[in-house]
Amino acid sequence: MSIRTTHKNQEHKDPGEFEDVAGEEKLRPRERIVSAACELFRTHGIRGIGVDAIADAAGTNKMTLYRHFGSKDDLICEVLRSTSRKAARVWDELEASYPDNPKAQLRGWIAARAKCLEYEPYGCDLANAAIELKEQGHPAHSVIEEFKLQQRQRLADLCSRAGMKQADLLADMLSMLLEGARVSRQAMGGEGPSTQFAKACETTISSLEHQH
Amino acid sequence: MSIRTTHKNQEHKDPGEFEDVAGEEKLRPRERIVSAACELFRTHGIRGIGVDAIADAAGTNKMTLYRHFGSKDDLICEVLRSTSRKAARVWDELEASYPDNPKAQLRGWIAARAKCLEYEPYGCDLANAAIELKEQGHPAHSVIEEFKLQQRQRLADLCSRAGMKQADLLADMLSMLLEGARVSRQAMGGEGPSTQFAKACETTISSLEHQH
DNA sequence: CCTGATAGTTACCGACCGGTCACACTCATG
DNA sequence: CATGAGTGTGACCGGTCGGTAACTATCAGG
Repeated sequence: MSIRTTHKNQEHKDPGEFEDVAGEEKLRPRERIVSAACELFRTHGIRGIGVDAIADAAGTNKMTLYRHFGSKDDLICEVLRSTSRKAARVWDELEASYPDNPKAQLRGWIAARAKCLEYEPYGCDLANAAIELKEQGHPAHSVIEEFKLQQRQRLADLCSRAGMKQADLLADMLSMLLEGARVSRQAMGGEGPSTQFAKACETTISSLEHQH
Repeated sequence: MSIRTTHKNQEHKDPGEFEDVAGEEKLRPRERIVSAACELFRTHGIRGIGVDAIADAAGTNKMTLYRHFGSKDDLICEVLRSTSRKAARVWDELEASYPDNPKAQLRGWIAARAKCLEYEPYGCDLANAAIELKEQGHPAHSVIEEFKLQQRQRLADLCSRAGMKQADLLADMLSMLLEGARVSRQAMGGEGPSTQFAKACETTISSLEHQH
């Protein structure tokens, strides 16, 4: 097995044409594959794209893909984990943007989610994967569930730190509003209920704040 | 065991065993196919099941399926239209249950949706189809969009008739809560935010009712 | 220079996909 | 009895799927 060999493998391919995402030709095959798979899963669906097309888009080939990932299901899990890590980083950045100001962090969260809703027609990759992969026991399900639990917890913590009453209920309501806005966006385009997401969040927050 | 996958005789003179959904042996092939496809799409995903398996589950064969539906895409649209009609009937029944009492109808809507959330792990077939079928221009998309617009309008009308202020905003919020609860249910099982759906609806309603 | 790890290439496999064909069968109606 | 519509049957098509085999090319480190 190959691990930890302090290898500094570098680009040894002729600097020819690379057809897809800019900057990717500097990455190693594994990262390129994950990145290409993520994008293709998003645009074609997980079941809608084949491993050959993924390897092609990553500027490599199927054999290399299968050396890094034992199966397509493995690749799916890895892509989902990568997206999950990216989302955690976004959370970290949000909290760092308004240090010691949880109320501003909450406002920032709403604004950021609303902006994504406006400009990204696809929803949450993890949620979409959960809907697309119905086979129970699929390894992706545990990745998805763990991610969703973590997101929910982070949101509940934020609500709590922001001094909200019934922070858990508020977090669940905001979670549902976001998830619902994303699926509405996919089902009926940019003219549906998703346009009211930010206002819905603010209404919900102030209603739980001023009650009692 | 001698394999008797399909008997030669037609279903009229053979009231014997049919393996799937009860009562279907009385229907004609077309309805059986739609019904079987609906169930299989739900459990395996639209891309996850083949036409042969659908025909098999419907107690018929692929040729008959293709005589009634020109293509799998046609069948998908027909299944979605059928589900859409069924949902419209549920709306009619709800309104008939509490005649001239829109407030009770709204309460009934919340209760019914909460009950479905509890007992049906799958979400909205139309929304799931929108997520699964990414190819733009797919004929299913217009069916889905029309359905979602209609559901949204019915809910907004109900809110308005129930005397709610900002009925459109309320309808969009309830739509997002429902859609989000359904996708949460699929992504994290029965322990997620979907358990708070009814309470979230009530909180939202009373917050819009008492504000000003 | 040799070796071992990584990557690229080509070809291949069996399975299944959506879709079509020709043909036999059944049955209600005339 | 004749007919024609609806259905069942099994073979078949070209294409694609996930996955593998065998071989070659590159390069780092000893």
